[in-house]
Amino acid sequence: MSTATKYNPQETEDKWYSYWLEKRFFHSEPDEREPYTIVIPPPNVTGVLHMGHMLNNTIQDVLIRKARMQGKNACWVPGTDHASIATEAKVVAMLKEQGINKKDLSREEFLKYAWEWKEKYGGIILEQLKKLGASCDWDRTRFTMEEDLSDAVIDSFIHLYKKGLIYRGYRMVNWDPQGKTAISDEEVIRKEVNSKLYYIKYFVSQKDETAEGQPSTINHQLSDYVTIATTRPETIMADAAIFVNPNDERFKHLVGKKVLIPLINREIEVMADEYVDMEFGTGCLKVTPAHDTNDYELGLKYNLTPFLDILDDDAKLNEKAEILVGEDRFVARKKIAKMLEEAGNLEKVEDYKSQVGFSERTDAVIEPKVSLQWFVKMKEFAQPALDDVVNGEVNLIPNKFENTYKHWMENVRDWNISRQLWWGQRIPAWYLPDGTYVIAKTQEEAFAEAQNLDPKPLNLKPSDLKQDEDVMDTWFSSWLWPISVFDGFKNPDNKDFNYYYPTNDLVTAPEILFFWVARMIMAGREFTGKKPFTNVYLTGIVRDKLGRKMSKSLGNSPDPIGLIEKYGADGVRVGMLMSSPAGNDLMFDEAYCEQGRNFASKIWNAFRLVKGWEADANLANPNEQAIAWFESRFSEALVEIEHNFKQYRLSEALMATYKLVWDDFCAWYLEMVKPAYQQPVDAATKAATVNFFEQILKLLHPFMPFLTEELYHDELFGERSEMDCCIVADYPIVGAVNESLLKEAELVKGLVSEIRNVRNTRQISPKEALELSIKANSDLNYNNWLNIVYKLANISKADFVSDKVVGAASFMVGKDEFFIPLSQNVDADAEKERLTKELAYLQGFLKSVDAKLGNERFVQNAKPEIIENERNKKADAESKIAIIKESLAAL
RNA sequence: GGAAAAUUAGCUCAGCUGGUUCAGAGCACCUCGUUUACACCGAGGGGGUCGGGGGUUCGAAUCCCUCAUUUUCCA
Repeated sequence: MSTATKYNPQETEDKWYSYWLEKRFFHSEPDEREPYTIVIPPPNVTGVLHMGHMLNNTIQDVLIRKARMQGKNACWVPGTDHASIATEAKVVAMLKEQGINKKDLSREEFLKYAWEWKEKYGGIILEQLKKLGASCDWDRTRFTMEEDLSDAVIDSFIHLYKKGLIYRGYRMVNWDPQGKTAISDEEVIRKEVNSKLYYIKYFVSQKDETAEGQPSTINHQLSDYVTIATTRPETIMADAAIFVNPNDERFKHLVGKKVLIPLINREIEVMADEYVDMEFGTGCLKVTPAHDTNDYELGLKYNLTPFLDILDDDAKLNEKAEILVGEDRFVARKKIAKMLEEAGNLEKVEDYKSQVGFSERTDAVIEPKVSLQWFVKMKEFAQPALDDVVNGEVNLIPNKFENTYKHWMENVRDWNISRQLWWGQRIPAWYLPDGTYVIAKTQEEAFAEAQNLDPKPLNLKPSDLKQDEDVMDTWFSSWLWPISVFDGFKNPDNKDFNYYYPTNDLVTAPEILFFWVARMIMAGREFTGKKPFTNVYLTGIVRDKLGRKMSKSLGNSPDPIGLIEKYGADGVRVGMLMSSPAGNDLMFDEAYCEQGRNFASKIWNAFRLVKGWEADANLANPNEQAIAWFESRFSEALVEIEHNFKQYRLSEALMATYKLVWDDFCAWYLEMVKPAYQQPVDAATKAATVNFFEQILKLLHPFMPFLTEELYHDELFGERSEMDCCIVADYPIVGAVNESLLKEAELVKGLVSEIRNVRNTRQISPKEALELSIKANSDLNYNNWLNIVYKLANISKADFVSDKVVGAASFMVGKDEFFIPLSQNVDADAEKERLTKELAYLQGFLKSVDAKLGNERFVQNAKPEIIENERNKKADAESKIAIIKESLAAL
């Protein structure tokens, strides 16, 4: 082992990762042990490792490593997700660079390029995870588009269709004009944007005006035209009606009349419906059923015609618009505003903030569009998935997410699973020439299925059947992930599936609680009758230290691999976990990684100290007290750490470990037992210390796998067989905790601190030995601890006294008084001031305790142990006050 | 516009069903120190009327109401 004063991660990380792989420690096969299973949230094949992955996978690795050390059969299944939209966009972009246009390719040709791309770049992120130390069972790596998983997707589509849970229908969908596909409601991100509200006049059609007489009370101005307010003037050509509220007196006379759409002068009717908000805008609403979700509903309700879709798939106006044909919707908006103004139809334009939907994948503004798509009925799925969470079958951690989960499940809408893309599992619907369809896996099966149609199609050849061009939403494959990675569809009774499923923990981001987590629970219930996992640990979003989301455009995201190179994987893991309570966003700051690196260095140096000890078998052990104390302290800390783990408070488990190692072990224990410079240590102390160190390495391993594995193999611990590794070492178990010993030690530590404080405030060098007089008022036996006090506080001599020592520095620890004679004079005034202050505090404290005890209602209502406690506090305070008063008198 | 959660030291957060000297931790900060594992260090120290205001109670950071601010989810 190197004697460098700093731990060098580069020298150990690759070495141990390869060793673990070589010895197959990550690999799991079903056996008689209890399984502990995690399936990875499959990252996109397009992705590169970002800070969110770092956090997410660090947590999974900590959980899986700990379970492994605790004797469970730990299995962490890795894999990737084919990410239809993102991958297709990448491939299209790549082809464009090569001068190839997607439109010129056949589906098969395109898919060939896509697979090539996937083979080349799709594994990058998994390779990066290895740098972090992720102990996934790489033999089990799966991909959502590989054959078995694709079969599962197709089969489950067919299964659900047959159950009547999938249907095809015209619906308003969220159209992404850039990705040229529909996306689900959940993939639309609403943002507030500054837009404008255009007030447009629609004149009443002249023939209408003359056809009917007007009651005299009507304002003539209004009878000439109506003004509507809209943010989307470019869609007026698709208007089907104007709506007003039936209770709105201003417009009652207009209901039933016809008005003209500006510029194109098409007639539409003024109609009435309660839906219209009289307060909003002008109280008149233009209804454009093909281009607005709410308008679509109104369109259906009143069967409005014509039903004009004036936008192409890339959101340019088409010939149905009559004007501005071929213009992009945003260009058209600007142009039409001008045209309306020139035509005298534009009343005014106001600034307006509105909520606009953006595509999660392409960031394009979503265009509501009516189209024929496949949907999954969600109502039937939602109930069991809701029950699982409400009943605690599935725990959300932290449980504050239950509310939002519940709300979503109770208001769930049908899931649009059609995507107008090629990269993904193709919808197994086959269309006959007449437009009817059958659902089947292959053309042959579809043909057979078609024979059952009523009426039976005549003269149908298999080749007449055309498969749906669309693929399924990627989430329609990821919702099967915990089942399909164990081949639970193809072979539901297989050994792996029976053993590993349901899995234990899932670690993911709250953003995909509905996209993914809820749907996995639904799929689990539907296809296996079981929940897919028990605990869902929801991590926060990694933000920068200013609280901003990390994003490429801001450039505020550090490069994770760069961080690992700078601070070591262990340092970064510690840094990530340090401030990431479950569900809380984490304000990432490199300083946390620095702290992690420093911690690694501290452990490294503590190790160098112990390793340097010469053991002398002839020496007696002077450190029994210290050893007994640390043994108890270790167990006490372990109880706390286990408790934190049980509640998935990983950052607190880490902090408790950190303090145990740094404060208790390094700062106190090692200082208590370490021999004088270049002196040998007794064999018993060395053995006990080496044992403690090994326990500490095991405790640290889930957090800091590389450093601990490196040290674990040092000769200090003797010979190790090739399979004897920290990664599979037995996790420490809780031993006896001697409470009174721990309590005494705290007092002794207090005593040492006080002595150091005496030095510090008086500028006395630590090298100058001091003498100590003890006036023990408690029954603590200081004799047991004197060796430790001598050593830690540089005391040359201690004696017990029954009277106060005059002219010495003095202080109290608990009830006991201590005196340190000093060569320099004690500043009596300062001493007096200090004591007076303390006396005042104690008297105030006593007063409040007395007030409680003097209150009859307190004595009647409070629990007996609380009252007893108050009595103790009173007695304590009284005796301290007496001692201080004596001291003051003596001054 | 509707719903939920949060607000504790400069920063990031603990603080369980109200009651030990309960106001805590880590980092940051200040003073001192190159002592023989470690300056990526050691010793010591200073920081908060627990967002504001009411209320319940013998007793409130903790329970209730209200206001403010922030965040998230939904429309």
